[in-house]
This record gives sequence, C-alpha cells and structure tokens, in this order.
Amino acid sequence: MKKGSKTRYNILEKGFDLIYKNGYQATSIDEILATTKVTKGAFYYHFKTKDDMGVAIIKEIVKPIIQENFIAPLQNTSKPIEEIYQMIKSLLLEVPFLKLEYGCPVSNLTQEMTPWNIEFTNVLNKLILEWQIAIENCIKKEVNNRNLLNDETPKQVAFFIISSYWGIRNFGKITKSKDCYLVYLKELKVYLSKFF
Amino acid sequence: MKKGSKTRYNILEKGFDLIYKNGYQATSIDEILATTKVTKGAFYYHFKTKDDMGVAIIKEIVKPIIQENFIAPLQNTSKPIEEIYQMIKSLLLEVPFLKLEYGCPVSNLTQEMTPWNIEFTNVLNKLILEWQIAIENCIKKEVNNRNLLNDETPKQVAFFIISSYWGIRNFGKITKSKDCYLVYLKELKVYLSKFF
DNA sequence: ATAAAAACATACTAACTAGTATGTTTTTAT
DNA sequence: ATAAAAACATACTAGTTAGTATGTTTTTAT
Repeated sequence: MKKGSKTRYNILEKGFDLIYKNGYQATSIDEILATTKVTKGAFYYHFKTKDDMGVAIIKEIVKPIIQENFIAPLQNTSKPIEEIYQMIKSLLLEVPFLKLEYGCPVSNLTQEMTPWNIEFTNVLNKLILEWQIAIENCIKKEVNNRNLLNDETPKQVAFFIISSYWGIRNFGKITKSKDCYLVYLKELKVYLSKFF
Repeated sequence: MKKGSKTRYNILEKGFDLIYKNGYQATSIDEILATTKVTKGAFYYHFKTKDDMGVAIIKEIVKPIIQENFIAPLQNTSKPIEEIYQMIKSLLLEVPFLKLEYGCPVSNLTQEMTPWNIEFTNVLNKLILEWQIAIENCIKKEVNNRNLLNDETPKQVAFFIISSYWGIRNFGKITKSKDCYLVYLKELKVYLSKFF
C-alpha cells in the first residue's frame, strides 16, 4: 500500500470509530486529525470536504463490514432461517466491533443524515437494499426447501427482521444493557419458528 | 396562560418541530429564535441552556404525545392485541404530526443523544419504559382473557413490537415511501396472529 | 541525479455557535 | 399610581467549525 493510501485509510478507519461512537455531526475534523496524527493539509489532500470523507467511510469501511458480517453468513447455508437467527445473535452478542452503547452504524447514520444529506442517503440506501435482498433470498431458500407457499412472505419477513434488529440496537443504546438483546433473541426465535 | 408561559411554550413547540425534522445538534438556537420571533434575551430568561430546553421539550411536548398516542389507546380496550395493531397502523399512516421523512421522535433523540448526554438519556429512558409497560400490560390482558400460559412472553413481545416499530420508522426515513409501512404492517398482523 | 508529481505541514479565515452583559419594557400586586 | 418583579431586547464575546492559502517535504519515474 502506498504511503498516501495508508494515511487515507487511517483517516477512514479512525473516522469511522469516532463517528460510530459519537455521531457524524458531533465528530469534528480536528478531532479526527488529533487521533490520527494527520495534519489538515494531508486531510484535505485526500478528501474534498468532510462529507466527502463521510461518504468514503460508508463505501470503504461500512460496506465491507456489512458484506462480511451481515450478508456473507447468509450465503451458501443449508439452514437459512436458522442461519439468520445465528447471525443476528452473533451481531448482537459476539461481533467485537459492534458495541452495545453505539448501536448499529448503518441505523445511526440513516437516522442522523437522512434529513439533510442526500448523498449519504443514497449510499446508505443501496447498502441497506443489499442486506434486505440477502435476507429475502435466504428466506426464499427456506421456503423452497420446505415447499411452503406464499410469495409475499419473504419481503415482509425481511422487513420485519431488519426493523426489529435496528430497533433493538436503539433499545440497547438507551438501556445500556445486553439483557434486552437476550429478551429480543428469545422472541426472534419464537417468531422465526413459524417456518418450521 | 400568562404571557411568559406562552412564549416559553411557543419555543418548546417550534423547537420540537425543528428538532424532530432536523435533529437536535443540527437545530441552532438562532434558528429557533428566527422561527418563533423570540429574542435571545427572552430565550435565556426561560431556559438556562440549550440542553435545558431540550429536556423540557421531552418532558412537556414529547411525553404528552406518547401518553396520548402511544399509551392511552391501549388502555381500557377489550381486544388488546387487535388494539396494538390498530395503534401501530394509525401511528404509521394516520397520526398527522408523525412524518415519514422524520421518523420517530423518541427513536431519533435516543439515537442522537445517548452517546453524549446523560440527562436526555434518563428522561427518554423513563418515557420508553412507560410505553413498554403499557404494551406489556396490554399483552397480559389478552393472555388472561384467553387463559394462555407463558409468563415470559409479554415482555418479549413488547420488546419485539417496540423494536420493529422503531426500525420500520428508520426504514421509512431512508426509503421515503410509506410502502415499507404497508409491508411491515402485513407482517406485524401475521406476527400478532399467534395470539389467536 | 533530477524534475515532476504526490503527499504533507502550518497558519490563517470567515461563518457559526452557545451563552453573557446590560439595559428596557411590560405586567402584577398593593 | 407606584414599586417590584417578570419578561423581553440588543449588542457583544469566546470558542469552535469547516475549509483555504501557501508553503515544504517526500516519493516516483526517467
């Protein structure tokens, strides 16, 4: 990796950490510079504006996270619904860089940026759609495996799962206790059991 | 109402509108002053700080909204589960001051403030707990009516409903289309049908 | 080795922000 | 009517913010 690219990537990584923790607006460029030991000149050599960096963070940091942790586990599985449950459980309780107090990065950014930044909105929208489709396909696989009917169900169920996941992440942020995850997971299991 | 109280309440109302629309940090005091035609002197006569106003908005504007629209409908109903569905449907599609693009005020504030303001967190936590209890009690009523067993279920179900509601509000913010509400409501109905 | 380009460093600016200092007007109680 | 308190108005300040201007250093290709 070239030196310049290294600096750039460092900004993206540390920037993501700070934004995930404190929010986009609450994270100043100066703060990012302080934690990365990068100077302002270097920063603006790599990014035109703060928003330019924000979009790059989504594309180059958040997107791979989603790919690896939210989408990949669902592919090539023989027990699709069971896999969905295990993935959600793992996201809530095991994945180390997703923190109780910080919530879900995608949900956070959606919440904060949607009102006033259309570029963020578009990039996030694409990302979310990919996750949605992955879940939908996963459900379809289970439906096919078991010769269940009802074509409308997969989309509905995907919406329900995504929504409940985002919501419980918010719940976790405010209660600051993983207990709510455990309660949620119990009910998620009950909910998904309708496929069996 | 005294003149002073009127000014104060006006600030709270317009302040809520702006914060609900744009977020807390993105809403400046100057912006609130401009839309209320109140001067800075008057503002700081009524509120010690911006955060003081923020907390007052939650206590005096958001809380009544929750009481009237999220809790009251669940009380004294003969068909509790059906009532939960109707309430959520009404919140998503009918209640005029809740807007697709703006999401859920409580969820928004939770998301944004939790990382750095403990006072907001506490006030919001109480508010959310009240809603949670109301839903739980509603479910318990249905369980009693039908002599169903399983003591753990009501809390789980309440968590699931709240989470899914918050999540779909987030979904609405990014897709900017009520279609996702309709899909969600279909699945919510399916989910709740387990009680029948 | 050297010239060009890439990468970085420093000092500055203009706009905005929450909050204050200090004064005036309006309301209220007597 | 008048004094006190409540309510409001204006001008200002100190700190922060994103972004710029202008330079220097480092890397790369020849």
